[in-house]
Amino acid sequence: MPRIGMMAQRKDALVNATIHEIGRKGSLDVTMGQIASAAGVSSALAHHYFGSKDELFLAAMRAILSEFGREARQALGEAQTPRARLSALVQASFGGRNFQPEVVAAWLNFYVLAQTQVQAARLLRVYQQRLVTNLTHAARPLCDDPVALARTAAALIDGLYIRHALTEAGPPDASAAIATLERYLDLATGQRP
Amino acid sequence: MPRIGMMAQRKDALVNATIHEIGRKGSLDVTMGQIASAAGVSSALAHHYFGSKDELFLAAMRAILSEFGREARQALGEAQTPRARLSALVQASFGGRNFQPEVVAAWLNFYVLAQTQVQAARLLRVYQQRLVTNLTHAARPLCDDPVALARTAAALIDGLYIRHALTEAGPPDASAAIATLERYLDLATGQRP
DNA sequence: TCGTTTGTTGATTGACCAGTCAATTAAAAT
DNA sequence: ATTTTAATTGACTGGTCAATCAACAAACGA
Repeated sequence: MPRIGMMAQRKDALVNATIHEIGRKGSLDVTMGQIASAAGVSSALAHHYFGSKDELFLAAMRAILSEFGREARQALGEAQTPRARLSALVQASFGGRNFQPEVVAAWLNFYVLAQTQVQAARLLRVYQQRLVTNLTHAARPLCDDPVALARTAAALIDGLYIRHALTEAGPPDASAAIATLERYLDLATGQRP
Repeated sequence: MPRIGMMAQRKDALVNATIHEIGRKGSLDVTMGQIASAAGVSSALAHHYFGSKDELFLAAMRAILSEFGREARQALGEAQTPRARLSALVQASFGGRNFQPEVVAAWLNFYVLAQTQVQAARLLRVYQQRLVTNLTHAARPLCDDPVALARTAAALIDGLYIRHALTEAGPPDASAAIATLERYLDLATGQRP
């Protein structure tokens, strides 16, 4: 049933299936067949559209990263004060789709992928740099070493992610993670003496 | 040339080779053959002594964890004040063999392994729990919410590990990570107002 | 109407790998 | 001296999987 314009939605379905399957299995050891099945197509089609497994993984990473970027940009836009901008970045990190168990698990695996795949490493570095830059910017009026604050907060976010991926409690308890971050931010900006 | 008492040193060599190879490749996708070669034996021998690849991986995890435990215990023993005990735990986390690139990379991969292997997950949870408990204990006289401090510090340690595994700079720059942790601990214990 | 493009798959290939087994060596025990 | 036991491996097996290919189906354009 070849209607034209399938490409876009097939690619989309495959990318989503990739994230879903990696997250579900908790490992990069998912076959093209599994992913393709989850997307409702044959493995041959996945190869047809993406060329290779690596390309598909990269596409999935880009999807997550741009999703995060979108949410971050939106949250930043709504924030009025510097402190609110910090909170917005925290909210974006732990809010929405980003903190769903599957996505967190996939995320962790992409960190691993970045150790082998040069392109994955590059993608991840761009994301990290952008997050630190955003945090630094927001923190500049609030403390005397905004870069240190930004780096610490970024590491804290990653650490909470990784810990969340392990203790696979059903409900994605974002509020605890957010509270931890906010507590640190208050401390570092000298809010609560 | 079968001399007796080979088992212990073969097992040791295989466990070390496992950490080394996983760290070098940055992935759990290492074959028994590669590991065995690195240890100077045949893959059949690795199976003979460990039974399966999973068992070998678990043994490698246990090796890293007990190494960390040993260093932590030693550092704690030398510390006199509560604040020094916190620093000792930080030192143990980023000092010695624990922060060598290969070990960090292997560590990250064990986090991934824990998503599939129940036993690996259990091991990791024990380590995490023990770290948090130690940190909480040390922090109890220093602040009013020692558990929150401990959890935050633990997450921060993990986050710095993961970030270190990515930006694969040759020299293992532990000092920066330690400085970040110490800065947070000073803040959280109300040292520098 | 008929070629062309786009979408789609089943079958196949080629490589790789965990785990098994039978066989070999030599030390230790009797 | 001979039996037992530990150490060790090469060769093999069964299975898995990424990637390819040839073929088919339906829409579109001429």
